Amino acid sequence: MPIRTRFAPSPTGYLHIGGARTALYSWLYARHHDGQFILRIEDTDLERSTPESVAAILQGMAFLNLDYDEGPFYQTQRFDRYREVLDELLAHGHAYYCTCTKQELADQRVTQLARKEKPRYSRRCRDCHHEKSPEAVIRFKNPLEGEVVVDDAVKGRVVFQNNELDDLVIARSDGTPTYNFTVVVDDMDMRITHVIRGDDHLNNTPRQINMLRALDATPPTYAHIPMILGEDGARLSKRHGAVGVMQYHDDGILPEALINYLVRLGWAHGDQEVFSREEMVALFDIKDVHSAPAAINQKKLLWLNQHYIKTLPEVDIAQRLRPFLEGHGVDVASGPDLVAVVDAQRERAKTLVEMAELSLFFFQDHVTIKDAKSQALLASAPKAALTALIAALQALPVWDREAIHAHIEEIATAHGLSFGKLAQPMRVAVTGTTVSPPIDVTCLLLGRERCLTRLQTALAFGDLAP
RNA sequence: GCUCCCUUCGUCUAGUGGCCUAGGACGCUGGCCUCUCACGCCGGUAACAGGGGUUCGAGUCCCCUAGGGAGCACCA
Repeated sequence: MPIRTRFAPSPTGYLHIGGARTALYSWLYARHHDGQFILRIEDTDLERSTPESVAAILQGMAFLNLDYDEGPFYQTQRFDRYREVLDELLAHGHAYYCTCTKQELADQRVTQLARKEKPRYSRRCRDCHHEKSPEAVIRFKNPLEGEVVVDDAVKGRVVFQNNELDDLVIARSDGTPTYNFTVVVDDMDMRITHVIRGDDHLNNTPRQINMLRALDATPPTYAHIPMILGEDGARLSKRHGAVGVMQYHDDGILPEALINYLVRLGWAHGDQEVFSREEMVALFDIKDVHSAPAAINQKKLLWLNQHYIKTLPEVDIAQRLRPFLEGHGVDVASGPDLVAVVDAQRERAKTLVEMAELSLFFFQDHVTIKDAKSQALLASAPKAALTALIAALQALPVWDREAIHAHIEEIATAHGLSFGKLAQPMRVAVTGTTVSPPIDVTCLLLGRERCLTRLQTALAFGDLAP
């Protein structure tokens, strides 16, 4: 029997980091076993589901390159099927109509809580044989005795007593099915063999297994993975910053890095930190997933991101860098070859956003002096040496790195300066800041014209030292 | 309140009874390299939640306690 896993988000927001990891683990498990990965949109909550959210989830999956073999299936398009199964359950006495009002249920709840009991439905209508009516919901007849054993691939053996479970609503009074029921029907119909999902669903599992049994279906293997915590160890929420997958994209994070980060959050293979797609697929096993919640760590993500910035082909990075530069309104064509820029900057940028910012001066017409420190450096620049340097650079037969470097060195020495004493003011003049790739590389990429213009401008307007 | 889950350095983790005076990674930190910032390299810091058992031997098995978390909807 082929392994079939699924990712089943409800479209009530963007694809967040926790969902992304659940999707990744499901995807990996399916790929590892040469099985199928299915995408299912659980949109039965008509109030909260939106097409924008569906689009955002699809976009997030695409960004992470998590491809699915079937779907997306939409639960709202399967209402006829749910109705059919509902009727079957009703016909076999596994479900019944309940006419208790919301008020009655709420009151019950209050008294149960007051008695320090777990709030659950009293089963008052269980044996009343009510007929279908506009107010009636349908409830599943959960077994009253015995236990349900969940052999969870992550949590291990978990036992639930049936008498802890109540008769849950599987269809609302308007006839629409509820989550716990649609999941059961879909997992059954779609022949899902492994349900990998957040452990907030662990408590739903025994009821789902009971329904599956009532339908004569074999329950799948379940794997409940722990949730992801924020940096502070608290439950992940918007205030933790980038939680939406596409936000990471916007922040200049590479999908390779995010995927690698996510796979190591709750899973490990010895001491290995960096995994290619192929390695992940080959090595991943859901049974090795840690059962404790994990806190995200931005610094480590950034470290991985830089790792991939440094090791992925520079043409590839260049292509991805382009939109970030364009976002600053610069004309990329007016500057040096992007591949060369990437090559020069990849060791000093942790994100594409950072790389774009660090590289803007290559594409702008004028430099602006960024801070007081740079200002001061420029003000105290050795004027005579700079003047001599301009002349020397102007006279260079070929504009190449070695020649530029040699002249800077030669002129610095001639003026009794260390290389740095000349290079730093130069750097400020040419880039506007004290930070850039090696000065020779910076000049080379900037081009002779822009380089000389900027040096001359600095000489003319700066309050330079003699 | 009830049911269920979780607990190794700050963080992610290795560890499946002796290889653990607990390893790796990020971070932090000392140094080297150096035209700046980085990168790289070498070193340092720091943990088995607590208590009882079982065992010749426990981070590893069992129990209890504590602390976190989730679920208990005509949400998913």
